Order: sequence, then structure tokens, then C-alpha cells
Amino acid sequence: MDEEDIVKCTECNGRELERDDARGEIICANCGLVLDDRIVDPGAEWRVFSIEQGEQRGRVGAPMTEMLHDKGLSTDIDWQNRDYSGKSIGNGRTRSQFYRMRKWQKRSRVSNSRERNLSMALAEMDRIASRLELPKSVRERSARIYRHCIKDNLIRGRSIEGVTAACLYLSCRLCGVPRTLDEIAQSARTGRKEIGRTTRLIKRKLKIRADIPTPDMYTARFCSQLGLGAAVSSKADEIIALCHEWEIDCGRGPVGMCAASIYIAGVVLDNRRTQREIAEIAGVTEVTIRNRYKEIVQRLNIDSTNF
DNA sequence: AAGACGAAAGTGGTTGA
DNA sequence: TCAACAACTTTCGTCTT
Repeated sequence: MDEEDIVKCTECNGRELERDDARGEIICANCGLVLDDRIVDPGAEWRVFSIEQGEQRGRVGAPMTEMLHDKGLSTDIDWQNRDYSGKSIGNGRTRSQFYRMRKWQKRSRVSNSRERNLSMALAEMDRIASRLELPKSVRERSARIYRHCIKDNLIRGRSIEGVTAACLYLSCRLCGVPRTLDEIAQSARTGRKEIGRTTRLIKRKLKIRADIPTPDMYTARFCSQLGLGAAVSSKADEIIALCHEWEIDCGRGPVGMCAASIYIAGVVLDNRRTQREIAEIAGVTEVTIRNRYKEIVQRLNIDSTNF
């Protein structure tokens, strides 16, 4: 888990956290509680003085990933009875030895219920993320949150699907590429209600602070889904910025604000979509778009001449 | 006929006593 | 825990292009 995920010390609520790369720990500066261990040190532990030396010293395998239940680090024993050079491994005795090794390898890897739970969840997570075309960073972060859920016993009594979807929903928001609850729910195997409920629980228990998304986080995606170009998109962002300046957006849902801004931008630039079309993509009703639209036009005095 | 408009009643989540 | 509340939805009749 990143430092951004932990905002407060669970012991004393202190907000000053220190990162210790040498030990791989995150520590509360106030009371000294270790909040997270095994963080990844991004640096190398050796120094290089030339490119060739760097290449020599670099030991690079597949990257560690949160998306595999063993983080991609455990050993595989191939099913073929061949050694490293491809020669077949001979007699019956070594063969049966390999058979036993494979068996125990499998058993030790997905051994307990937690591991099984995790690998199921990660598979489900991957399925939803693929359908929503979510970037890898979002998946990694989501997997990280899920691991913490397991650690804090948040899964018991809840469905894997629900917690998985909630982790993704949260992760999207944390990564600045928010999806609406409806979008997640459409690809998940649970309802919007459960995802929302579980999300709130995770936020509370893991003390994750996720700011409410701003309207401009949706513009690019909605516009491209509507087949609108960069011109409309950036005009919509302009309107959103103005609305924020004039506090027209306070207390309003960000999706509705975005939808209305896109509608106005379309009208202004003579590249319009109907309220119906935008409402469909954004997941709000035409009425909401109309209400926002009315307020914005009124307060900003927008008409065809001044925009 | 499609799109836009707006009134009115209903819904689900948040807040504060 | 419950009621008040604001935002948003649903529904539907009317107006505009």
C-alpha cells in the first residue's frame, strides 16, 4: 500500500508518516507505530559507474505484481520431465521425486483459505477491469487494497464479488480515473447498493481518504464515447472551471455537472448531442442535465454571442 | 416526430438531534 | 434510531424546431 492510501496513524491519528526505504516500512512520526512493512524500495541497492556495469549488475526478471496472488514471485516446476538444458530427466526414481515436488509445490502455493480467496478475487478483479478497460495501475492498486481487506478481516460475511468491485471503485477514484458506481455495477456480479455500502466500509476501516471526484475527470471519457472531439472536451472543461469559480457546482453531483457542461459546450461549438444521448452515457437523467444547464446558463450569462 | 422543457411526486443517502 | 433534507430520478403533459 502506498503512503497516499494511509493518511492517519491507526494508533494516535497522527498525520505525519515517515517512509523508511532501508527497512521497507512506513512509520508514524508521532508514536512510532509501524503502519506498513514490506513497501517496495524503488532504488537499486548497488551503485554503477558506467552503462556496461549497470547492465552487468542488473538482475531483472518478471516484475513483482500485486495482481497475482503470490505476487508472481513463487517458483514454477515445469510439467515436463526435462532439465534446464532440455535434456530429459531419466530414471524412475528422479521422476517420482519430481512428481512429489510438483504436488507439494501446488499445495504450498494455494494452501489456505486466504490464498484461495485472494486468487479468486484477483481473477474476478481482472475480469471486471478488462471489461472496463481499466489501466494496470488501477488494477495493481485495487489488488493492494484487497490484500489489506483480507488482513483486516473485512471479507468474512461479505461476498468476494462485492469487496472486489468496491476495491476497484475506490482504486479508480484514488488513481484519478473515476468510474461511476453504475459503470462498475454493470460489469460486476453485484448490485450498486452493495458496492456502495462495501466501499464506505473499506474507507472507514482502512482509513482511506478518497476525495470526491471533480467533474472534469469525466469529460474526456464521456466526450470520446459520444464521438466528440478535443474542442468540445476542452470547452466543457472551461465551463466546469468557471462553474467552480462561481461556486455553481457546490453541492451538485460531479457527473451531472460534467454532462451539462458537455451539452453546453456542444451547443456553443455547434457540435451538439441531444440531452438524451449525453444522459445515457453519463448515467444521469435528462432532467438533471436540464437543471444544471439552466443554472449554469443563468449564472454565467452564456448565450451564443459571448461564448 | 424528435427534442427540449418543466411540474410534481418518489427514491436513496446523509445529517443532526 | 429517526425524521428532516437536498440531490436526483421517474413520469408525463406541453411547447419548439
